[in-house]
Amino acid sequence: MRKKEDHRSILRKSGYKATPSRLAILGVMQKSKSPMSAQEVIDALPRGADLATVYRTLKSLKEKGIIKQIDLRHNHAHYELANLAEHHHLVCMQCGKIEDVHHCGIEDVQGIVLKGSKHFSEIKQYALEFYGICKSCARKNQS
Amino acid sequence: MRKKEDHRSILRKSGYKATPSRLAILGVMQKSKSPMSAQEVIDALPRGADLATVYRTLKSLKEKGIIKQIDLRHNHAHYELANLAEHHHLVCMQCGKIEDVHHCGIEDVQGIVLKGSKHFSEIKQYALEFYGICKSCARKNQS
DNA sequence: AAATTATTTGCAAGTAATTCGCATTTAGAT
DNA sequence: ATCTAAATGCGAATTACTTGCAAATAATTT
Repeated sequence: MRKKEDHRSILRKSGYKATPSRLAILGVMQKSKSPMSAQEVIDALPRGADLATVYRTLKSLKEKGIIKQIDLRHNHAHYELANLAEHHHLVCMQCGKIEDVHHCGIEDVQGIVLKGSKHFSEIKQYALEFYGICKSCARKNQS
Repeated sequence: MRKKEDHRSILRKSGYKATPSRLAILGVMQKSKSPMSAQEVIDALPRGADLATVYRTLKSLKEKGIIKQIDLRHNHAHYELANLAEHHHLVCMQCGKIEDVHHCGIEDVQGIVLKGSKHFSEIKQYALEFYGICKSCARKNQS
């Protein structure tokens, strides 16, 4: 398993020190199947971590594009590793359930949007999330 | 000008009382050319308003789908009227400038996504925002 | 392998965004 | 005009996140 080494070199390549906290945070995010909030990251760390450290780390990782910020409309930010296959999220507006979306029929949106823009010269990221009702909640609502 | 009446009936149709605050908030949002934060709404209200009332109103309006929450990654929520022509936003990661995007080449994403989903039975909204650098910031960065 | 130094961490305190509890007011039904 | 559930205003509370600073440490230099 090369994961530890990979994370170490990802950090070093971005000019960060490969500290235990950072490696642990990346490890936890790698394992997670869905975007994590700062609190979820802490809870998932076997030996815990200081809140401030986690926030600082997430900020740094985001600045270098190692992780992406995801908006699930939960009143706090979520993050996931940036090197995952491109995908988006389906979020249940009632229970918060998340499903990954891999095929949504869009292609080169960024190119098209940039071409049509008056004031922008570069698009670095885009976010596409869907909000709806999951089947389980829909069922509950019937009764 | 039928606006006042429209807002009144929009509220009543959702089961809300058409109070002066709510009408004022809807009026202000109607005038705004970009998504507004709670604070921006207050600042735009000629006779001000209580912070809690504005937050409560925004929450209610959002629950009924009268306004949409928009994530500009500014560390607080933004909202805009839901009955605008479908569009998305281009956000400058440096200065926060916002440009509306009307044509992005996507069609029936919701349908496609829903068809491919295991756990969801309904998509109510989706958010598509682009984050990049505006020309003016790009120019500044050169010097 | 020890010394050095710029980063990073942990803690506590601070700030920003949003929510809540409750007494008072008010929109709209009767 | 009266009544009542819903809405408001106020302050306090909570949540999410940030900051300052002294102590610790990763990685470089010797």
